[in-house]
Amino acid sequence: MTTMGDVARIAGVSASTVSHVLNGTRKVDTATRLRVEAAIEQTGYRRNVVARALAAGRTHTVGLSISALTNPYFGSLVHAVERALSDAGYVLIVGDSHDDVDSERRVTDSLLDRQVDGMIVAPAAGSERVTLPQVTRTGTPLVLIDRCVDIACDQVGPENFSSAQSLTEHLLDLGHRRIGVVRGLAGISSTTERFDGYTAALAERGITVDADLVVDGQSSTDVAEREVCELMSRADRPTALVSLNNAMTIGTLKAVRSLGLSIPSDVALVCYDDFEWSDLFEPKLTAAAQDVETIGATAVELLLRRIRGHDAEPQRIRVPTTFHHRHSCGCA
Amino acid sequence: MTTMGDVARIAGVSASTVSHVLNGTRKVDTATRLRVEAAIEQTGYRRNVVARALAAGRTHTVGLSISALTNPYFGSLVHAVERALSDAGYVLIVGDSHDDVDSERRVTDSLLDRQVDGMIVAPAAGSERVTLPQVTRTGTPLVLIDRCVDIACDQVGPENFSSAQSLTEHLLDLGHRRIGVVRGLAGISSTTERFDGYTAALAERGITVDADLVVDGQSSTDVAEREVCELMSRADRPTALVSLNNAMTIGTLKAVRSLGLSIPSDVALVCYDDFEWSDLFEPKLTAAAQDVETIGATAVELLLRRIRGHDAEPQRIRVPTTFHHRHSCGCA
DNA sequence: GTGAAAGCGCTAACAA
DNA sequence: TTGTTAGCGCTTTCAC
Repeated sequence: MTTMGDVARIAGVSASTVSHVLNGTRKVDTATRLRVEAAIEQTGYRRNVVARALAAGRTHTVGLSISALTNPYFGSLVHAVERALSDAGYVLIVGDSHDDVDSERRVTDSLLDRQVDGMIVAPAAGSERVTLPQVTRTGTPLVLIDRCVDIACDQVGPENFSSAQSLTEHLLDLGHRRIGVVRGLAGISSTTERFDGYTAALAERGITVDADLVVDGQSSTDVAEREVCELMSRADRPTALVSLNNAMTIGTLKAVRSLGLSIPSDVALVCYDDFEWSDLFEPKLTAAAQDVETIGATAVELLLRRIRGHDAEPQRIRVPTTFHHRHSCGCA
Repeated sequence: MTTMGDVARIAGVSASTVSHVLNGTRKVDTATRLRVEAAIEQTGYRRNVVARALAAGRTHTVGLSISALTNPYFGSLVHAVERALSDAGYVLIVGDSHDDVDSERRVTDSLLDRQVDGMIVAPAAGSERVTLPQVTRTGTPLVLIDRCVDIACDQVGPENFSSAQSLTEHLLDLGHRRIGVVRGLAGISSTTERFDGYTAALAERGITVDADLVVDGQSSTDVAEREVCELMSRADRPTALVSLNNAMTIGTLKAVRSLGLSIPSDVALVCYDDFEWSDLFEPKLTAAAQDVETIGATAVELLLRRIRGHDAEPQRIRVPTTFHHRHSCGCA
């Protein structure tokens, strides 16, 4: 492989001049610059980014720790993050945390070992005790995504509370009083916040949460299907359901279908998270859609700012959701 | 940050001993090893992978060039690849090619600059003229994924031809004779092969392809929707449709729905690619499902073998699809 | 405007 | 069994 030294020799200059031409880091005589450029062209030289990173102390690399790339939501998030980074000349390294602190710790360690310039983490439950302190100790800029945690760093996620609240209120407005809820994975903020939104909506109308109407779907399609099946098999089943994320919505739909119930006549349904096929489904799903693009782009923006040395109070940004009013709620 | 030198000093040994303890590359007296390990423990030392890569000439990094991370299919593929790599101690760098050779070239260049040990590419149309030669010239091990190309390197993708053929035959068996097809992006092998499967099925029954029944969905939901809408608005519209990938299936469904037609009574439908929600949809979709896990794992396996110096005839592996017989085809 | 030279932190001969 | 040393290919001071 051609090295910078080779290019320098061919152009009859020193390696440092080649470096400066490449980086534009100091004035170079036009004639010499041309010679260097010709030598680069001729040899097809490309600089070795690893050596560059070692010498310069910056890798132009950002790590992302996330779970369940299979979930289209996270897939889109990765996509959004990748695009924003690549626009800024950075490259993305992904690791899957499987929503488990130990894997997460392994992923972030590996990212730190690779000297990433910054890190974006969708924290697993327990992350604030294990992974995140470890990351901040190294001084690596860190932005949390999707879920928030009680720790001082930039965080960006969807609006959870008021979105879940609105979804629930909508059912209340339609006259429902026994509203079931499918709750997500314990220990992550989005679960808590969305559930709190549900609770708050009920409270406004003087209804207290009936524990029998709360099922734990653990953010999983299969678990949600099983739990909803059980819930909806009971004689005193709810007249409406709020599903608090996309995977669980699929499980909920499967359960309802397998019981032979129909939506919305037997049970009304509103969902946190939208699908590309939401309005293909019969009935079309009423849902709160996250703005994944904005979440990803914002996270990258905050991170790059930190990488560039910006030093200010950490921010917590909530990106609003969009309410898609369709038919599964039982409206005309 | 602690370096290997610091650890060595604390343990009272040389840096090379520390290196060998870490890598297990030569025998070290138990007592010294213990001292080194203690020093590592005490300092929380982690080795700088960038320096290691520069010195050793291997980065333990694999690059992936892929398009449309948004598509759940590719999301799952990335996931499968990431998992297999991480099991082998490698790390994944992703780049989005946007299914465009120029972006693809930029992505692969950037990956090569980062000295990836190997590369997995889902080639864009035209890749064999631009990107791939560039990669092979560097000697970097390369595996093609999802789409095949006429070039000598390992390739792994789904079974396209016979799967599309079976889907089409199924419609023929049900008595359909005017069968429309929604074809994917031009210039990529999966499109050609799937379309050839459709053609072959018709040919077997002595039917020649009617160009009026072929629409180009360009592997895009929106384009497919528009084109299918047009096709199905015609008086002599087909009685059945074959959609050749997941994105176009969604477009097809939207079009059919917007025209007020029902499946399968007005038009039967079979699809290449399955969805997690395929059997939630009414009618449940008859589809050929790819085995993304196996595709990803196989690609990684082939690549690692090359990285380890395996030198044999390039292989082309086709992973079979699974036929999910449901109701959109019009069967009971 | 340009070059020499000292690292960046590690690996891997080579020596002992 | 262990240490010494010469790089890996680049950036960046410092001196000219």
